Amino acid sequence: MTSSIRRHLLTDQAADLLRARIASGEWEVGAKLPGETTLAAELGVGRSTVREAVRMLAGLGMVESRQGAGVFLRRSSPRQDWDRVLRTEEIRHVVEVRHTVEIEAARLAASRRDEADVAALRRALDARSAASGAGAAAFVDADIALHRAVVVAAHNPVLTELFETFVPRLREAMLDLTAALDLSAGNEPDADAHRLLVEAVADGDAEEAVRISTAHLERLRRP
Amino acid sequence: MTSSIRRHLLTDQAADLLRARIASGEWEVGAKLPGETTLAAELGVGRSTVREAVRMLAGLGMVESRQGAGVFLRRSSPRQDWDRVLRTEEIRHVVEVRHTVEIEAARLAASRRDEADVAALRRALDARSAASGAGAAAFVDADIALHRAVVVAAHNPVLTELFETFVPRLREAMLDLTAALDLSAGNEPDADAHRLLVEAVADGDAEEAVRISTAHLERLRRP
DNA sequence: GAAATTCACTCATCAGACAACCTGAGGAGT
DNA sequence: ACTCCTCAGGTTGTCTGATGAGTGAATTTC
Repeated sequence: MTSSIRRHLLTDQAADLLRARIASGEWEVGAKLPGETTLAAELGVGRSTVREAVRMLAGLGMVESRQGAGVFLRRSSPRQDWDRVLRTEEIRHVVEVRHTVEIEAARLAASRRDEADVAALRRALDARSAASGAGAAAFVDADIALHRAVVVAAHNPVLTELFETFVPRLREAMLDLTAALDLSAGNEPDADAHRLLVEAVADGDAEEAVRISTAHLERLRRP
Repeated sequence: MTSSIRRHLLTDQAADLLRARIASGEWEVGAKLPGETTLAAELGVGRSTVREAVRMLAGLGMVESRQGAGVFLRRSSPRQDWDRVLRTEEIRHVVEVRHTVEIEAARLAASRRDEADVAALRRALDARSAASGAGAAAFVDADIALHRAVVVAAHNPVLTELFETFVPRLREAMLDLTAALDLSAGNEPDADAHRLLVEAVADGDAEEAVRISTAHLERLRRP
């Protein structure tokens, strides 16, 4: 049995070959790649195959084709696929970075939150309490919603986007955890950390918000 | 001159249309999309156009086509394009998140660094000093290299990847800054913060590393 | 010298044909 | 009753040739 998966789709092979040649530095960033017909001849495939390979690289953000002018190199490495990174790396590393984000989010939220943020936080907190015992998935989603509210209150779109990137992988991991430990039904340790955090943010007490977040993180890190 | 970008490439239009239909929830994740010929008829374009549109979505990680079986939905939203996010959002938000990452990196580095990390840190520190006055680009690169060494010493691949994602955008911003303020030639404020940070990490003093990083950040934030 | 034009090159799109492949249904053999 | 085989229909993969349309530079024209 071949240890490698079926890998004889011409389009994929052509795309891989192009990626390799790009990675080797054959063309400068911004330079024009050979024309479709030339590439087709070089790679020994049809024009449409080359076109589809180019479209794949375009989807990866590596090249850009301009009608009448040619295909141009935009980046010599594919755009980072965070979904893949977050799914490949160990979950503890993901959780570590997540907490990094949330601690700073708590600090910023405490100094920037407005009335709407505070209202949203209180609502999310109540929803989280209500979801206790309503099933693992519901509880996890409510927990994530609360943490999202904190991040949103930090009023930094990049931070928000970063948090959202992490959510899918975190959700999976948390579901595994709650399934294994039965954390959902109120027997959660460190139960009022969340209420304290919300109050610290509402009071604008950045130091306290950071302190609570850090403590909560430490407790989760060493179970 | 058209103020709006060129938007009449059929392939792009087809891809946008498919994205819209996917976003609308017309198909479940994992479901099979209509066949290429069907889609071509529905969209009023040729089959090759549909194929290239599908290839673009495949590059975005949204669909996957299997020969003989069909095209299947993998994700209903495109994979996050951080390059675009970092280039679109305000630079102060990017810098804020960068510091978030680096403060935590300093903390982790102080408790996890090994001899190789410390050696690399000292080397990067010396290189940064040497690059002072060797041109803005050289200095900025040396500065980034030092900060990268700190992040690497944290021994968290996700954190490292995150830092690398931010580097290109940060480099541009820093080049603009040094060009405007002439920070390169030794007249940098807060000159030995970096040396102190390296020593704190080498000593394993996490508190001090965080303190120095935070102070450094505050000074940069309010120029 | 500057503006308009021409022209070669390139990508964009289509239609048609055939190959490779997957899936499910139904038949052959046990 | 069960397994295995075969086959047919549908689907994607690939190639080819033709035509449309945009770009950019050389060329012509004024």
